[in-house]
Amino acid sequence: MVSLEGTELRVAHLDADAFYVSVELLRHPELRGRPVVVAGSGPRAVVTTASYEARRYGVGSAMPASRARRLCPQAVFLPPDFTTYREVSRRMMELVRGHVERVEVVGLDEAYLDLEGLYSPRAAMRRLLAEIHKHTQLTCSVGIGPNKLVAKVASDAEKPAGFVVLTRQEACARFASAPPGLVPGIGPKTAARLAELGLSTLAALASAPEQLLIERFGPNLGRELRRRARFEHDGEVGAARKAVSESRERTFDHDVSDPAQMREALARMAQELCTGLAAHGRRGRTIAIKVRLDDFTTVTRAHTVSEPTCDAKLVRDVALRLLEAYSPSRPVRLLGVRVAGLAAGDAEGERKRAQDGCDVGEASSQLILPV
DNA sequence: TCTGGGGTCCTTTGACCC
DNA sequence: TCTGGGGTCAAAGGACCC
Repeated sequence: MVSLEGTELRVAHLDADAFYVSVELLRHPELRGRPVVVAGSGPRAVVTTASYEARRYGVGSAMPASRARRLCPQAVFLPPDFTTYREVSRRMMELVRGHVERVEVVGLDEAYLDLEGLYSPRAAMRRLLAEIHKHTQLTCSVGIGPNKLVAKVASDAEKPAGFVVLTRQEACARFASAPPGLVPGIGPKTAARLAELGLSTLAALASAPEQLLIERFGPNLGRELRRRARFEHDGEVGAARKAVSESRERTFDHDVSDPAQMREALARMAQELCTGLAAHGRRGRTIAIKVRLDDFTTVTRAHTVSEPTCDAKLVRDVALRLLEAYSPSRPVRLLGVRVAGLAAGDAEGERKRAQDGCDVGEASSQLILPV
């Protein structure tokens, strides 16, 4: 008889509950129990995180802050403070690494943990949660399963403070009637296309003819969608990977039509971006701009130079030339600049990255799909 | 209701070369 | 000389995630 724990409980997904709000509550304990929303302050700000009290009023992430105020006028609105969130996150991940050797950090508030070799994964995770709470007062939700996909969906299933352990078969059964968008990698667009095929549950997607999916989504995505619906996934908990691009972008409070104002904003962002790149010893060859018009259409223009660079003057000049060549025909709501194709293997950059621990988490699977 | 910022990766298209 | 296939690279757009 094969041990169930050995074969089925290989991965945990740990997810801090309402992370940014929870960090704010550490500083503002008097706000506990009240609706709290972390959001920017401009007219076009969106909600970063809402406390569970605020969510009862319909406030949610990525919602315009103006709408959140209408839905819940009594909520306390706080500006985001990423410096502090990063610090708390770092402490939390340190505790995690004290319990589990292989940890794949994804963003500030979540991580995949490789449970292989742990004597009792459930008990180990309970201990970890207790320790995180003791040292940071944060609560987390945990999902445990045979792969990252099951673990991720399980951790989402009973938030906050959830603790859900599922085999792959149990996950299929439990979420059979859930919409396909429940699994990561299936967003609103793909869900809508699936609905057009009459596939509006995970069970339906899991048993859909592969040929139908391939015809509609192509061979890669078509097969992958069906595998996801079956909670099949072989991505390893894993190896950190190098960032391949870095960017700065800004949405204007009001749409801009004045070319001089656009040039000034772009030049400032190019300078900022290059200061950051230089500080970490990173350079890239492809310089790109992003322009979002007032009707929300988004255009990118890119130019690749012969040598990797983080030279502010060069990046600025290329960005300005790209903007001039495109010459937006409508008012502009967002401008951005990006340096991509960041050189891998330049020794100085590697050293600094290692010191800073600033590698991004591994995205792990093929396609766009996370997990 | 009116949609942030910072990322990753896939697909398609076209240019270029052999 | 013309044509086509196939590979590679760059650009652009788009979907998705935290």
